[in-house]
Amino acid sequence: MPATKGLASSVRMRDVAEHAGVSRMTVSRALNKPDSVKPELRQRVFDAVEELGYVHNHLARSLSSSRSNVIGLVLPSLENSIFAQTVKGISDVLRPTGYHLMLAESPDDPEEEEQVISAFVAQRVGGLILHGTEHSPAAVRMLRASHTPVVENGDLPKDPIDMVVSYSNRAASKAMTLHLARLGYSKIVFAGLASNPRAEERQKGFLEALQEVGQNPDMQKIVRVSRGFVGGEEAISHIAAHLPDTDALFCAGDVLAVGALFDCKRRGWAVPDRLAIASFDDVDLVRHVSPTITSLRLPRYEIGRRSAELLLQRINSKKSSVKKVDLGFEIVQRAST
Amino acid sequence: MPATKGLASSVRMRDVAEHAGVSRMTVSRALNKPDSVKPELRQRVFDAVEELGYVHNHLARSLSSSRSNVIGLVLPSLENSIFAQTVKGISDVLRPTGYHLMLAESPDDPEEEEQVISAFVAQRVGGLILHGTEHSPAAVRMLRASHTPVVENGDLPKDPIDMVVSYSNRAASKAMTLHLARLGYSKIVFAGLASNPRAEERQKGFLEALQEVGQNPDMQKIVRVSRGFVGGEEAISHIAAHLPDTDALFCAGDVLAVGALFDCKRRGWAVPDRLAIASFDDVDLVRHVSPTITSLRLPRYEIGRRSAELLLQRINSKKSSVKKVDLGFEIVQRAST
DNA sequence: AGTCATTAAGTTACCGGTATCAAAAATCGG
DNA sequence: CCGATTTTTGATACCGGTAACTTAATGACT
Repeated sequence: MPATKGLASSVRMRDVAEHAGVSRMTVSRALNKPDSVKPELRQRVFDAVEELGYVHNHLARSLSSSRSNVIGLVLPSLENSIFAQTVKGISDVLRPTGYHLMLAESPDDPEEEEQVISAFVAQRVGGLILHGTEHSPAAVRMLRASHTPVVENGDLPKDPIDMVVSYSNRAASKAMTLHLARLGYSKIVFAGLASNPRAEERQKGFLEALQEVGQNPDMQKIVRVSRGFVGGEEAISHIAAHLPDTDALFCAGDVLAVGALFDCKRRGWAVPDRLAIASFDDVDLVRHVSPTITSLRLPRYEIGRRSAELLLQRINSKKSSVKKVDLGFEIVQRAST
Repeated sequence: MPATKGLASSVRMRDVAEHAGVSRMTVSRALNKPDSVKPELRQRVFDAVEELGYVHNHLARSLSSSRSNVIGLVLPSLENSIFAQTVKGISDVLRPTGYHLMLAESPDDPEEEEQVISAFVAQRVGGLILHGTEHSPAAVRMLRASHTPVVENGDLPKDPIDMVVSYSNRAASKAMTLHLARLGYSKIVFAGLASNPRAEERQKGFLEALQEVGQNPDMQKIVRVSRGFVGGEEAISHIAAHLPDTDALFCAGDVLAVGALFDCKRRGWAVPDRLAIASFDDVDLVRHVSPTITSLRLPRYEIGRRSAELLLQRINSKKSSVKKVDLGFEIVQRAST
C-alpha cells in the first residue's frame, strides 16, 4: 500500500492570500493570469509567495481545472541510449510551454505496459507518447475512453490508437537489404532480437527484399539472438557453424552489429571482405569503430519534436489535424559494406 | 500556458457507486482495502469498475489523502546508459509496492534542476531521488520546506539535503590512480569532462593519489575534454602533442576511454605497452573492446535499490533511520593496464 | 433473549485549488 | 456629476476522491 503521510503540506494558497491580504481567488489569478490583477496586488501576492516559499499544488490545480501540465512517455528500456534523442526532441518542444515530461519504463509486453499506461491515465496526464505499438485491448479501451491524446512512436501500426509519428521498420529494413543486394552481396543473413514487435517488422522487410531480388525468402537466413554485444557474437557463431558462405550480415540493432564486428576481429574475419556488416540505428558508436559500420539513420530527434508538437496541437484545439507522420529514414554507407 | 481542456473525464467513482448500488465510500474501500468490504459487494464494485472502464483518479486521491504514489527521479542525461541500472534497481523495489517512478531529465545546472524539482514538488511526489548533488539554495529550501523525502545519488556530498546513497567519486578516482601507480605506471594523465561536479571530485582524487605516491600534483596532467568518443580522441591528441612520455591514461568516463582506445589503434599505439588506459564506470562496452579495459565497477543497480528502499522506509515511518550509505566501488583489472 | 463488542456500510466535511457568477471599483461619455 | 460600461475582486460551489465519525448489522456470551 503506497502511502506518504503528511505529504508536502505546509504553505497553501490560502496562507498566501491571508499574508497578502487578498482572497484566494486573487492569488490564483495573480499566478495564472497575472495581467488580470492590478500591479499593486499582484506584487503583494508575489512577495507573499516568495516570503512563504509557496509552491503551487498541481494536484489540486489539475483536479479542479481538469487540466494537466504533464506529458507522459513510455519507453521499452533505458539501456539503449537511442531514446535519448527522442527525449531531447520532446523536451525541447515542451520546455517553453510549461509542460513537463514524465517518463516511465516498460518492457515490450502489453500486460506490463498496461500497468504503466494505467498509472499515467490515473494521473490524468495531458497526453501520452508510447514507443510501443502493440497494446493490450484494455489499455486501448482505457486510452480511448479517457480521451487522452496519444502518439505512438516505434513503428507505423496498421491500427493506431490515435496519432502516429514514426518511420517504417519494415520499409527501412527492406531498403537496407536492397542496398546490400545492390552492392553485390547475395548471401545475406539477418540477425534480430526475438519477441519484439519492431524486430518482427524488420524481419518481414528483410524477407520482402529477398523476394524482390529474386531470392527465396528463407527463414534459415534469420538468426534470433540475445540482447547486447553477445547477440552479435551469437550471430557470427551461427554463421560460422551453419551458414559459412554468408557474405553479409544485417543486424537489427547497432549494439548487435558492433558485437558482431568485434567477434569478426577476434576470428580474424576481414570486414567487409570476408563478411559485410550493416546495422539498424545510426548511433555514435558505429561511426567510431573500425571499420565504420554502414547503418540506417533514423530521425529520432525529429520524432520526439513532432510527437510533442502534435500532442500540444491536439490538446489546444480539438482539431484532429494530422494523424500519421512518416518521417522516413536514411541509409548511411560506410566502410563495413 | 499549459492546458488540457476536458481532461480524461468520463467515469467517476460516483458513477461506479451508482452502477453497483452502493455508496462512493464503499467503492473507495473496495478499491483500496478490499478486505474491509464484504465479498458480495466487493464483487459488485469490481464488476461495475470493469463494465464502466473506471480508472482511479490519483489526482483526487493524492489531494484528499495527502499521499502520493509517485517517486520522482532526476537524472542529468539519458545519453549515457549508465543510469539504466539505477533505474532498474529503483523499479525493482517500487514495483511490488504500488509506487510509480517518474523520471525527468535535467542538465548539470542548479537553475535548470530547480525547475524540474519544483515541478515534482508541485505534483507533491512522495519522494525524490536526485543524481546531482549540487543544488540551488531555492531548491534546497523548497525541498526542506515541503518535507519531501530526498535521496541524493551522484556522490557523497558534504552537506546532504536529506539522505544519500552513493560511492565516493574522489575515493574511487584516487584508488584507481594508486592502482595504476602500483602497476608501475609513473606518468599518468587524467582526462575528464569539464563543468561537472562529479568530474571535479574525480580530479581531486587523482591529484591526491599523485601526492600520495610522491609526485607533484600537477594540473598539467589533467586534460579537459568533450563528451563522447571524441573526448577520448582529444585526450590522445593532447598527449601526443604535449605529453608524449605519458605511460597511462585514466579517463573519467567509459566512453572517453573507449574513444581513446580507438584513437590509439588508429595511431598504431599499442595498449597497454605504449599507453595504458583505465576507465571510470564498468559498462558493457569496455569488456567487449580489445584489449578489454581496466575499469571501476560502481554499484549502480544497488544504488537504485537502496535509494528506493530508504525512501520507502522514510515515507512509511518518520524514523530518519539511515542518512548516508556509501556503497563503495571495485577495481576490475583487465588487459588495457 | 438481552447486552455489549465488532464489523460493515453510509454521511458529512474537507483536501487545495479553479470556474462561475455577483459585487465593488474604476473608467468614461455626455 | 451621474448612469452605464468595463475592469477588478470576492463569495460560493465544486473537481473526485478519502478521513473521521455515525449508524446499522452481525455475532458473542452471560
